[in-house]
Amino acid sequence: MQIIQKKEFNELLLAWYHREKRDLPWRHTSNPYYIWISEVMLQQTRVDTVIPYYERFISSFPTMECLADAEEEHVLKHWEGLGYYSRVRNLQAGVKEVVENYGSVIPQTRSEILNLKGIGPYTAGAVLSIAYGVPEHAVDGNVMRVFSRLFLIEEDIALPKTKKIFEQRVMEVIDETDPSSFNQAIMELGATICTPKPRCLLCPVREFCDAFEEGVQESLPIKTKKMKKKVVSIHSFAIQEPGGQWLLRKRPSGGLLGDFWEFPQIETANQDTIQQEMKDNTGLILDLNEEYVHFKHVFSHVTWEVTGHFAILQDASPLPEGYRFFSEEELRAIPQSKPMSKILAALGKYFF
DNA sequence: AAAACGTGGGC
DNA sequence: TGCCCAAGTTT
Repeated sequence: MQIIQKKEFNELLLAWYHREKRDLPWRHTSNPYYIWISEVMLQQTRVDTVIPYYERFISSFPTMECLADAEEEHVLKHWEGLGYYSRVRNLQAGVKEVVENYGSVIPQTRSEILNLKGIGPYTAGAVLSIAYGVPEHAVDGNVMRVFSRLFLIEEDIALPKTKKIFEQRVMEVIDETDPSSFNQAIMELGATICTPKPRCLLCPVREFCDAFEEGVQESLPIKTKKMKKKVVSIHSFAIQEPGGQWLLRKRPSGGLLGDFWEFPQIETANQDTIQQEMKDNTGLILDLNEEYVHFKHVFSHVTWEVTGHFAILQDASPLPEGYRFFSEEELRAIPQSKPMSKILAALGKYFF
């Protein structure tokens, strides 16, 4: 597409967008805080998945002050099952910054908003354009797919430096009169028409598409680097006190499922030494009973093969740091990762 | 620059 | 089933 055709392109694109756009909850608000929440939830996450979380979240935390003042565990409970939990911790931290340092008004320049926790180049542009009408690029996976085809860009979109090419191109084409609709329209096009398997016959801007003209739309964008994920064996132990309480431990901060509570577990390849390893690592001496569950859980970069054992705690010595007993009621009240909820579901057949 | 970071849906 | 993908950010 030639830059000279920008006006015609935007007329067709925006007319299509206003005609065909999906009716989504965050398109009914102009509250920048709500736009921010929706953008964070939508990071690497499908629209259909996000909708119920979004509704519940803004209902429970209707203002930035509400979110800033909330207990982190309460906030996490609203994110339970959505994944990438650092997103919501960063969101709350960012909101606290805005409440404390900006008088509860989200800053309206790229350099300022980029300093907020959890706001990167994409979310900065999305909030600025959608909430404030600022003509800023918001380049996500959709935009790179759509633009790689429109302009026949064959750079590898897996490389970080490639994004600059797209950001620059967006700034050349963006509609200055309605940057919000422009950015959303490109993403909407990528989500519904210019999909990995494109439906070009439905595309409102097909006539501007260099890849369509060349017949190479199916092979764009170019994306390399797909790494095989590690598989690790996890042995998890369901340990119940005579009083009925369950022993859990808090996962280390910062890493996978950081700070989430889980049943005590070890990562090992060796079935025969798990008791010894538990003793070496935690000091807990266990008698193992039957295995009550087996499942595989696939994360983004690692796969857990989980075996759940019933176990008895032999030693009455003090619990290690980060370990404590939970009643069934307390168990339900804390945020649960997916692997945790799978284990609980299996235990439920015996106990709950 | 590359790896870590969750989960669910589609083919 | 297994791999790719989905409105990315942080380290």
